[in-house]
Amino acid sequence: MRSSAEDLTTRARIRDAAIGLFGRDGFTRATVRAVATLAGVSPGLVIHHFGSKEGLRTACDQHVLAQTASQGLEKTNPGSTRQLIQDYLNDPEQYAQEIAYIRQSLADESDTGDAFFDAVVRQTEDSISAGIAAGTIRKFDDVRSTAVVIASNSLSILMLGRHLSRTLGAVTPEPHGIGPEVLRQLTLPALEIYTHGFYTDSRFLDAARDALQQDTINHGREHAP
Amino acid sequence: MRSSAEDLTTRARIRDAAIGLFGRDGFTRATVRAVATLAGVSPGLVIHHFGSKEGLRTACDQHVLAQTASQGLEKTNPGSTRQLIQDYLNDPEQYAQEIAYIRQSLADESDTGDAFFDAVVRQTEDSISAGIAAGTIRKFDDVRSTAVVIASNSLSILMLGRHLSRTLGAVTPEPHGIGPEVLRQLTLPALEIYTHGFYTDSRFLDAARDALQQDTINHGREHAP
DNA sequence: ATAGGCATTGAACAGGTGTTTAGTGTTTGA
DNA sequence: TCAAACACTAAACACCTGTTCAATGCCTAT
Repeated sequence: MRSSAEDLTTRARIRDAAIGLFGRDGFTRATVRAVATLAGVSPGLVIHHFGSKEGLRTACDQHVLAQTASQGLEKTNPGSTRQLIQDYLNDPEQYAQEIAYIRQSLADESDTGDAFFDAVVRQTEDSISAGIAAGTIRKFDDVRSTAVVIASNSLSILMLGRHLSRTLGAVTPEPHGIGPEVLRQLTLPALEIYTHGFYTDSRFLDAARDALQQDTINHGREHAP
Repeated sequence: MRSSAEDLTTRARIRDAAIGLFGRDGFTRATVRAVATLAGVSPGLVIHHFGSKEGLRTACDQHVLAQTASQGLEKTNPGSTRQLIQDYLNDPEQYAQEIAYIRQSLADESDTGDAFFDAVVRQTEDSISAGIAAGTIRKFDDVRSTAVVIASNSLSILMLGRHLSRTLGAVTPEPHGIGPEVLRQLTLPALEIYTHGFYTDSRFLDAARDALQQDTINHGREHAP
C-alpha cells in the first residue's frame, strides 16, 4: 500500500514525483521544475536535497530497484514473471509508476535498466532449471540462452504495452500501461505457443540448424565478402 | 546500397543526419545544432528546409517508413520477420540507422512507431493465416492475438537488443544494435520453443484457461473489491 | 533565551535550446 | 542581361534548462 498523501518526508515526496515524471516523460524531457511543482516545492530545494538532477536520478534508481527487488522478483519463487503479472493484475495503478520507470530505464542506457534485466534473466534461468528438474519444462540444451529468449519475450509486454493496448483496441487510461483486458486477451495465445509450439513440425528448426551449421563452416569469425 | 557520400542533395543529407542522431539519442536529446554540424551546414539551414525541428522529425518519419515499407515488410512474403532478419544479418550497419530510429519511435509516442507496429502485426497475421492454410503453422483460435504475441516477441529483440548483447557478452560496436553472434545464439532456443513448446504438457495452459474462465464469471467487467 | 543548524524560497545566473533575421552569393528563367 | 528566386550563413533573439546564492523562517540543543 503506497501512502499517497502527506505523511511522507519532503525528500521522499520529491523523489516519488521524480519517479512519476521520469517514468512518464523520460529523464531528459522531465525537468527539475516540473518535479518541484508536482512535489509542491521550489526547484532549488530539489537540488538542495539531491545535489543535482543526476543525483536525483540515482536516488530514484536505487529506490525503484529496492522496491521491485523486495516486493517483486525475489519473493516470487515459482512461476517466475507470471506471479508478478498476477500481482499486477490484482491491483494495477499500484506498480504503474515503477513499471513506467523501469520501461524508460530499459529503453535508455541506464544501470538500473541493466540491473533489472539481468535480475529478470537470472530469475528466469532459475525457474527454467527448476522446471526442468520438476519435469514441467522441456529440457533445453542452452538454458541460459533460452532464459534470455523467455525473459525478452516477457519484457516485450512491458516495452510495447502501449502498442499492444492500441492494436487490441483497449480503453487504456495510462498511455503506456497495460490493462487487465489486454493481458487476458494475450495470455492464452502466449501459453498455447509455449505449450504446443507455434509450428506444426520441426521443419523450420531443422532448416535453421542446418543453416547455422553451414554458416559456421563457411565463415566462422569473418564477414562475407 | 546507401550512398554514403556527397552525391545527395543537402536536404537529404540533413535528413539522414537527423535520422542517425534521432535514432541514437532520441528526438529530444538530439539538437538541431548537432544535426547541422553532422550534415556540415548551419543550424539555420535546417530550419529553412524543414520549417522546424518537428517538421524535420516528420520528414524523417516519412522517409524511414517509406524505406522500411519498400525494402522491408512488403516484399517479404514468406517467413515474416525472419526474412528481414536474414537480410539484416547479411549486411548489418546498412539498416542500423533505420532500426535505431524505429526503436526510438516504438519507445516514444510516435505515429511512425504506431504505423510500424501495426504493419508488423498485419504482416505477421497474414503469415500466420498463410502458414495455417499451408499446414506449417498450428491452427490458433485467435489468429490476431497470436499474431500480436509473435510480433511482440520478435520486436523485443529490437527493443532489448542492447541488453541481449550485454547479457550474452558480445562485443558490440553499436550500443543498441544486435550483432550476428547474438542472433545466432538466440535463433535455436527461440525456434525450439516455437517448435516443441516451452512446457512439457498443457498443465499451465489448462490452469490459465480455468482461471480466466473463473475470473470472467466472478467479475465480468468490474474490479475486485 | 539564544545561537546554530536545518529546510525552504525567490531571484538570479550561465549555458543551451529552437528559431528569426538580415545579408550574401549563386543559380535560373525571361 | 537582369531580376527574381534560391541555398546558405553568421549573428542575434527569446526562451528554457540546471544550478547557485542570499535571505528567511523554524526547530532544537545549550
